[in-house]
Amino acid sequence: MEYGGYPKFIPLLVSGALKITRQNEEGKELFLYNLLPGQTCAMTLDCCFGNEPSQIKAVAEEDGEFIELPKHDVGNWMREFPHWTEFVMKTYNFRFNELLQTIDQVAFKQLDQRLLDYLNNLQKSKGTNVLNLKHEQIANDLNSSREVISRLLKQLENKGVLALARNRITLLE
Amino acid sequence: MEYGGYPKFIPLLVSGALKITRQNEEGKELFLYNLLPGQTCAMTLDCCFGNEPSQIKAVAEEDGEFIELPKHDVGNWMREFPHWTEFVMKTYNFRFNELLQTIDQVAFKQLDQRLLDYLNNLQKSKGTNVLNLKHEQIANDLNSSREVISRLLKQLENKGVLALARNRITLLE
DNA sequence: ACCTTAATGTAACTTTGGTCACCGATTAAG
DNA sequence: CTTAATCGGTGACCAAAGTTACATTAAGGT
Repeated sequence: MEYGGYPKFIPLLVSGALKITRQNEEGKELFLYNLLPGQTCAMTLDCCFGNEPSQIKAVAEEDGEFIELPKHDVGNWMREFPHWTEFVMKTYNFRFNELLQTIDQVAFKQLDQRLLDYLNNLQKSKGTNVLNLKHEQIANDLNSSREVISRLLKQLENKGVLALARNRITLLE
Repeated sequence: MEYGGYPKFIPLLVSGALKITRQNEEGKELFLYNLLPGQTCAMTLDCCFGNEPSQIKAVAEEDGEFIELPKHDVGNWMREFPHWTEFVMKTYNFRFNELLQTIDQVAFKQLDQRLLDYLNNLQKSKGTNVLNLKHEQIANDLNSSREVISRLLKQLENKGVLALARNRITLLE
């Protein structure tokens, strides 16, 4: 699932997970957040209300299902159902804070710290210390390059923070 | 006006302008956006709905007036007045996009380009080519250092993009 | 087991931006 | 007019991260 244009509906995730990334004109990427079951995409809501295209990318990393909420109903429901309004506000609220955290990361933190935070977040959300991912993938998510990530990972391994293997990073401590 | 804790009300700006910046634990700053008359602060709304403290700073650069909207009414109004809900959504929508742009800036652009964009934005919002500001101030807003900004400004002057004077930057063409 | 390919390691070098140190120039205050 | 404070300029140096260019290694297919 990729968006570059105007979404016609609003997805409400039932199962699975969507990975939301920001993309700039030259195709560079930055990981923003994961969309989990029960959540909807603030960015898509955003597009609907503002009627603008969006430059974000949504990729399903696992199989999953979602409900298509017809775009034009969403506004009407807000008039009729306070609970729906509340849900929409909560969604905005949640993602807004997440964006602020992302800004903190890229504006104030150095890459080694961002890398660590990235891995710790994954650990938390996947619920395991063993992460199956490639350096290239991380580099993409953090808008860096593979070599740099390899370098930093190796440093972290030397410090005893994690263990490296092909396609696998194991967090220690 | 500084926030570090829990705002008790939501400000609706009548006149003047507020400068909204993000701050991290060590006191480093990053300019986010200006709040103009007729607008309200998504961040404060955010705090209210989420009931969380916020790490943003709001500074009035000129004299101005605002209306204090009692925090707990804001939720009720959404049930009663569709137009109020719409306004709140528009506010979120607008700031959400602005945050995404900020992310683009810090994540993908180099400092010289960010500096130029910063100056161009100021030019647009103030409606004049002659900007009265200090290098130190810019450095703060972009989370950089005075020397670096001076260096880049000098480069831009040599390229003929702008003219420098004490407390004044004039954008050319 | 062998070969191919994808993934990772790594050294050398460049660029960008941050820091330090100090200077000169302009402004404001006494 | 003198002095102090503020602001900006600049060179030298450093560190973080990006780039280039290969080398090495593990996994999977045949």
